Amino acid sequence: MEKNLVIVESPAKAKTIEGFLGEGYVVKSSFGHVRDLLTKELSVDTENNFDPKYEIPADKKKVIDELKKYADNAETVWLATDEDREGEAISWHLKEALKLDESKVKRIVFHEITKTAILKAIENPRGIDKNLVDAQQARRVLDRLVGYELSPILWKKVKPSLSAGRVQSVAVRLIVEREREINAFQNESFYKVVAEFAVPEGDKITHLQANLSERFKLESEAHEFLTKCQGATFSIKNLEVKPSKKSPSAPFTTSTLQQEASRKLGYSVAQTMVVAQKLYEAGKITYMRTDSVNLSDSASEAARKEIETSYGDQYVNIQKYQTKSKGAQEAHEAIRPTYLDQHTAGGDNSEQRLYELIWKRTISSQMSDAQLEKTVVTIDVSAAEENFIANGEVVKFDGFLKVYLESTDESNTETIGNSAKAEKPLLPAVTLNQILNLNEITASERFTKHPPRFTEASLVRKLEELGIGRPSTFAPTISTIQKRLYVVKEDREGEERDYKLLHLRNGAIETAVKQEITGAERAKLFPSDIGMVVNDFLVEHFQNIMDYNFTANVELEFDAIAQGQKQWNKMIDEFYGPFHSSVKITEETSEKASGERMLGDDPETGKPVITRIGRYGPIIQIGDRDDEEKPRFASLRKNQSIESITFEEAMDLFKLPRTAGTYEDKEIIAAIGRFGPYVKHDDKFYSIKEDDPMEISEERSIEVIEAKRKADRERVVKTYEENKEVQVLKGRYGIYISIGKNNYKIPKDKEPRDLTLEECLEIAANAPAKKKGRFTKKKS
DNA sequence: CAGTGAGCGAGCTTCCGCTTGACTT
Repeated sequence: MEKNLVIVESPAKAKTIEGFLGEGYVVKSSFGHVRDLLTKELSVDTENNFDPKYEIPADKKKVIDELKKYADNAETVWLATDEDREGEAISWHLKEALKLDESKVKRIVFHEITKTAILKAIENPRGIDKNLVDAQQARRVLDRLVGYELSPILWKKVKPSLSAGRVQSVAVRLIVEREREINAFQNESFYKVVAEFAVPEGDKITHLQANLSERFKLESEAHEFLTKCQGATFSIKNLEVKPSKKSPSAPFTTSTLQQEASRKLGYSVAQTMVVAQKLYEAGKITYMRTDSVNLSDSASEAARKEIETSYGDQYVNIQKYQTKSKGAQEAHEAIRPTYLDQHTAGGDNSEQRLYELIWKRTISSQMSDAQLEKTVVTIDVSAAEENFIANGEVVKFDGFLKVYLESTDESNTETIGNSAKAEKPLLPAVTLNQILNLNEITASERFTKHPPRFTEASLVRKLEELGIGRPSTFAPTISTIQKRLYVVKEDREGEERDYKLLHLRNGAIETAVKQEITGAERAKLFPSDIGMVVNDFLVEHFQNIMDYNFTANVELEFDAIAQGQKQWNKMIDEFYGPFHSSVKITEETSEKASGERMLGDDPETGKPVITRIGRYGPIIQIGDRDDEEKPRFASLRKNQSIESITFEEAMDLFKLPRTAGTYEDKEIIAAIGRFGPYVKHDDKFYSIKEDDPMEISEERSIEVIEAKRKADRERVVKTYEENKEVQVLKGRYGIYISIGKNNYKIPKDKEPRDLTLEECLEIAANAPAKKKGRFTKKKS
């Protein structure tokens, strides 16, 4: 056994560091936190100074056992967890869980995984910072109290199994409020006027495009302007040329990597993290959960060399970036390639693409600004007050643009070519007072746009901006709010809309009406009905927690604890008093929340028509629950919401089920069920995807039925005359055995096509009982 | 798999942050 045990958080890091330290040192990993509050109970003694009850979770017992063996045999245990609040707490929990003697424990920290940094750390050990640990305990206990007191209120007042928390509930709030802004948005139309002039250049003619400085509210105004332009003279009134520059973006943090991978590569935030994890484990990149934009000196030096060799001295601009995000703890470096001289990473295609992105971002961050020349040409219209303006941009020195340009949410189509060019057009050479020949002027009707819906990545950006959540939780938080069905990530088809066009061409004005698609969305986050109801409930009763500044406010208090200026349990006490009493009051006095909304009266019976969340989702209800006659119910369709459904749309839902026709002497019924629209024939169900159950014809229904019958025949690999219940079928995950309602996996050494009935039954009999794991859904 | 919308009320659900495997269909 080695004399020195070093414990870090990540096993990949342990491996690297062991290489630096050599003989006498063994480096092991804690795999993150090693103790936590019990999951089944509050585990915080609210009567007794908020004393937390910690345990070693089942999946950490092995880790602790192994660490203990090494620790007991070591002279010194070096706790080398991350230098932030959580890392300090991990060190303290390790000391407690391993029952380490104070005298043999040394706490060390480093921000970069380089030999010099590690050796320097070893020379400068310190003790565990108990104040910082206490700040973490306050964070942990606060989150537990909020999560475990709010969630049960939701079970009681809204629906079982729901959840609420400091981070997730605010994330949902952002999406709900954005959706309402969009619903309330009234677009306004205006007329944008663009002129195209012909400019002779040598013996060629080039075009100069210019926008009118004013927009017109009304078609009549646009028309009036075009009339003035008939026979007007257009001349260059002013020419302005001014230098400008563009600067590169800072190296990647978790959040900016997620945003760029989403915009440039179309990855979800979870996907980005999975791919980055693989690159990290392969030693290709530095740690991927970080809020720091800092590069180590050796990395900057490597970047300098790389830029000098590939592009030349004038492209080098080594610089340090300052983090802008609230609450950044900077325990790691920025995300960068481990070796900048490696331009590719190997691995699969998704890893290569992400690596290339990280490489370019890192290199470009150490490159010079791009020098631009902006040109503004003002064109006078003799018969009108307004001017046309043409903008041009010329890149005088490309600098970092040679490698990489950050995308914006608006232009997510940009690709990462080798040279990311600025987009503005080049202008033809013109001189002051030059008279221009008009080709045409177009006035087109445009519309103001509602604020954009969130993507996963833009939500992460917003959360980070508010200081809510940490690099390790951005992706899981986004998954949680979708798993709870508060939010859905969806595509939406756009709608066609008309817009007007006015052309001035050859001295005549023509008008036309054209069509365009508007409102199409791809992979955007939409709040569900339950998401909105839960949000409104929480906002009404727990304003403090739902405030966008709540996290930032408590962070200030955690800082005070870390500075030793405040006791952690005192801080929690001050929070818990008012919080717990609002929990109690809400529990006792608040109504059940179902988002109920009155839509009108049923014309046939005069009974009220309401919409609300029912036991199985959003519904329309005609009639009162207390009426003698039972109310009628209908489920809302996908894309309909209790918040926006109209009376007419609601009444349409009662037109189902309907008879769509007959086939083989049996009726075809079209309806919508638990799993979406279907047609039913001879007691069998056939899902319909493209067709509308309200419209589907007899002919189309028969097509659907026949298509399903054909697919079913093709699914069957083998059947047995003696026992019709047993079948060998081909499914999504390969070939399997189906007996009644149960399915069984076929062992690898058996050829599915040769299975006998006896073998099938044997496999079924020997199949392990179904495990009730985390991933299996339990029956209700 | 696809009617429902509540009725006894057992026994369950839930947080955030730090880390990776070991799982399944």
